[in-house]
Amino acid sequence: MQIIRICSILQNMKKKQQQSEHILQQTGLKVTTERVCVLSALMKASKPLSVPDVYKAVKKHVDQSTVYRILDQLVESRIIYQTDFRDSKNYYEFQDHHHHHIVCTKCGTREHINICLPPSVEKKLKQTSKMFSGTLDHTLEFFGICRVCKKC
Amino acid sequence: MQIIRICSILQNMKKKQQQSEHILQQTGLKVTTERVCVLSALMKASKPLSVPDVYKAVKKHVDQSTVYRILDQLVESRIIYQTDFRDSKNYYEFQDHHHHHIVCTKCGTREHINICLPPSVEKKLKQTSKMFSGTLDHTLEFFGICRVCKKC
DNA sequence: ATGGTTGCAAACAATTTGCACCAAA
DNA sequence: TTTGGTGCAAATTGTTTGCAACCAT
Repeated sequence: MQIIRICSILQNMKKKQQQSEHILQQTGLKVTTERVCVLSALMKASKPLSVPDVYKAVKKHVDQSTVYRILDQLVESRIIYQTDFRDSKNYYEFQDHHHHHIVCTKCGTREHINICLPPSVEKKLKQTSKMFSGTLDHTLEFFGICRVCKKC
Repeated sequence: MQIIRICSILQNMKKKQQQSEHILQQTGLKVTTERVCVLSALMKASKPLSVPDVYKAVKKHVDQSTVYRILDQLVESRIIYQTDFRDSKNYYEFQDHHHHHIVCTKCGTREHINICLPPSVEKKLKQTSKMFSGTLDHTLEFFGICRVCKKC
């Protein structure tokens, strides 16, 4: 059983790596080991990571400054989602399905929520804005106090 | 004419200051000159300011670390709105009317937009979330490329 | 070949912290 | 007198930059 589990983990790693390569290729970004490494790390995490988090996740095999540069590129290419949880760090997430989060303002716990803007909002935005003709993406995060902290 | 204009500016300053004091009092925060100073600055700006912005706005009469502490308190008391524009700084805004922004990812230009979530979204959030029973507030910011940058 | 990509080291900027002093209840 | 607020200075941490070497296409 143990063997089987390890195999499946290894296969999964392999898979993420191949997926990463494929995505980079599709987007027209050069497929470098560093980019694959960073993107795979985000896929594996399946939750938002800060730059220091990513740096640890790739076991420092990719330089910090390179991590910053790659994350910027991935955001610009719209491969990953960038957001902020009010703790003075930028967060990055690979999203299979577009979603947002709710964050506890006491303890920082985050929950993944499958909620998004209704299309009417973006439509209204287009009609309203003077300086913008369209929009690329958005950040939407909710803040509250989780049940655990509420008890204290 | 010039005199009249200056008078109206001074009156306005006075007014913001009184408003600030009133708000702090209502909230139960001690009314200190530093807090009034910071809150008035945000009111006058009527756009989101970063901490360095606020620090400049109060002409360094309030210490940086105090500015940080006060802004945190004002956010926690829900007097001001905290958000992020993807430039690695926190932004703070006093909002007469709740609203959000759209930001140019090239030049950073920001536009104020009178759009918000429909009530149905928060309702769905309450039904969906496991770890949270309610929500205090949210950030919602749009990103795109402004008309000027689009031409380049 | 060559233009984009990376590592390294240093610089920079934002944010946090500990402590002494001060002010209001 | 006690509690909380502020200033100061230093430390910490996140982020950016310039340049030489390197590598995918």
